[in-house]
Amino acid sequence: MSEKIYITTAIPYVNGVPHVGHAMDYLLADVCGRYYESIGDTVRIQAGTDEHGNKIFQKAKELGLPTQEYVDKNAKKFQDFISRLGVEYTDFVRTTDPKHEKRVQEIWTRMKDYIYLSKYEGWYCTGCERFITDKEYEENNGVCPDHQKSYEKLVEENYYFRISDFKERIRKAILSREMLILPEFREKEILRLLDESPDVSISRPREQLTWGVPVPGDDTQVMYVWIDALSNYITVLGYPEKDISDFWPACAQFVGKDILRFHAIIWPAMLLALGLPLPKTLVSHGMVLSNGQKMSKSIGNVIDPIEVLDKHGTDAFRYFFLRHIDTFADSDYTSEKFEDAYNNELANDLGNLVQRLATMCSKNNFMFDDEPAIVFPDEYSELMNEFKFKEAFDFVWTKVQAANKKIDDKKPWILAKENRLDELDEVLTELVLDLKVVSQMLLPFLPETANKIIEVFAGKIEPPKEPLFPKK
RNA sequence: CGUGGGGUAGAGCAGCCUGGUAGCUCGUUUGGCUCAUAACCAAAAGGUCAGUGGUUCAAAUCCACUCCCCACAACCA
Repeated sequence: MSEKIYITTAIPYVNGVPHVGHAMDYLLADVCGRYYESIGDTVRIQAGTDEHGNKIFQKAKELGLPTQEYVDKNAKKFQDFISRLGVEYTDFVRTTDPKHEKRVQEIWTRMKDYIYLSKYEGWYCTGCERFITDKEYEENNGVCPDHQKSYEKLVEENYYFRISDFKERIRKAILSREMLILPEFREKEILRLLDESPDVSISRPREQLTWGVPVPGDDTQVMYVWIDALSNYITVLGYPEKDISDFWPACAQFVGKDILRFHAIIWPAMLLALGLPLPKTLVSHGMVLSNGQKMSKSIGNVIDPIEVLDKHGTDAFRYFFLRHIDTFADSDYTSEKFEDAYNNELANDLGNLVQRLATMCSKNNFMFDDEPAIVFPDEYSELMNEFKFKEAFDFVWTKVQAANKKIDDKKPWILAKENRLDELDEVLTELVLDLKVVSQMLLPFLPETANKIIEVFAGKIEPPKEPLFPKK
């Protein structure tokens, strides 16, 4: 019955600091992983960092740091951030790791039948040393605003990956749900994009891109992001020298909706070229908005996740982002919503429930002779299996509220006063059992809190010395 | 005519696929309780379900058109 489960997160580009948005990938993967662990599966969760490319090279130069030193520093920041979220990963991959680089080159070689050399022609700015899009060209009337120079038509050679060879196969995999795309409504979008997807350029001349993995067998070319970054999901497992069939195909790959297309088109094409199975599920989550808008430095509405974590703690952060930020759609973050959720739901509903029930048990010397077995309600399991974490979390909360209601209905304090001890014992048994189930269901979402609750109601019951969530 | 998503009580959302008394959470008002972190429970107020037309005995739900918002359009989570 026990299965081997592999879960992946997107690897962020490390030219900046960790962002609230990055947290979504990690949290969703962590919840998923902890859930499967709780039902007895063996779980591997990958995380990592994308560290090649010009932007990083330039940023390091600006800061006067050796490039490797710069990415080392930033990779560390992301690792620290993930730990602060209470997320437990088993594998961490960095694209500048020589092992990854060597594996990527081997992957390239194995894909060779589907790679060809071709010319790219476009507008180029000699000042910026980069190609610009047609749209940009039009907006700037053909003159670079930074350098006051006219754009030039330039032709360069790139290697291309022949995606067209795999389109039909990918389409079939999507339609047959062999590779399930969640949420469902994104499927249509991807199928449409699949039709239009041209072959993808996967290398750049060395003069243009120095910080990257060299193309095997061609000193003049360096790999562009796709092959290098997307491969991380399997190089981290040891592919190609190791047999990865224990954990691959992945049970779920979590990505932001903005990069779903690459994971649903280029990535499957790569896997097919390598003769590997496709991931079972691609879960694309929405973006976190700040006061109704996309976060952006120019608007100045960027939320610093570290600040929120410092102020409210890991579980409160997890609570808000897992329950009030929709798993699939964009959702708005405001500090008022966060405070409301914290005070009303964590402190009042859950924290207070634990407190009042534990106090009653303690006063009446209630405890279980034998620890009862915990069974998850079907509804919860179904939602978790469908990656509907927010809804599963909502379901848990209905149980929290039901427990509060049950206390009010049954009025255990009256039973105690009137010395109706059998009835009291029955009510407390029921309530404590309810709460034990709640704490187990809560484990993937709020591991720290869930463990505290489990501890409170194990053996001799005493209320927690410190409130679980002190009101603020 | 780019593609996709959305417009439902003050706010945030569910319901729409599989038509049949409009539901949840927060907020507001009132009442109850006292075990508890002045927490908890209950009740009430509050909606012409963006608009127009169509199909139907019946439409938030299906169809057509219109208006408005958002995201994406080769890497800015």
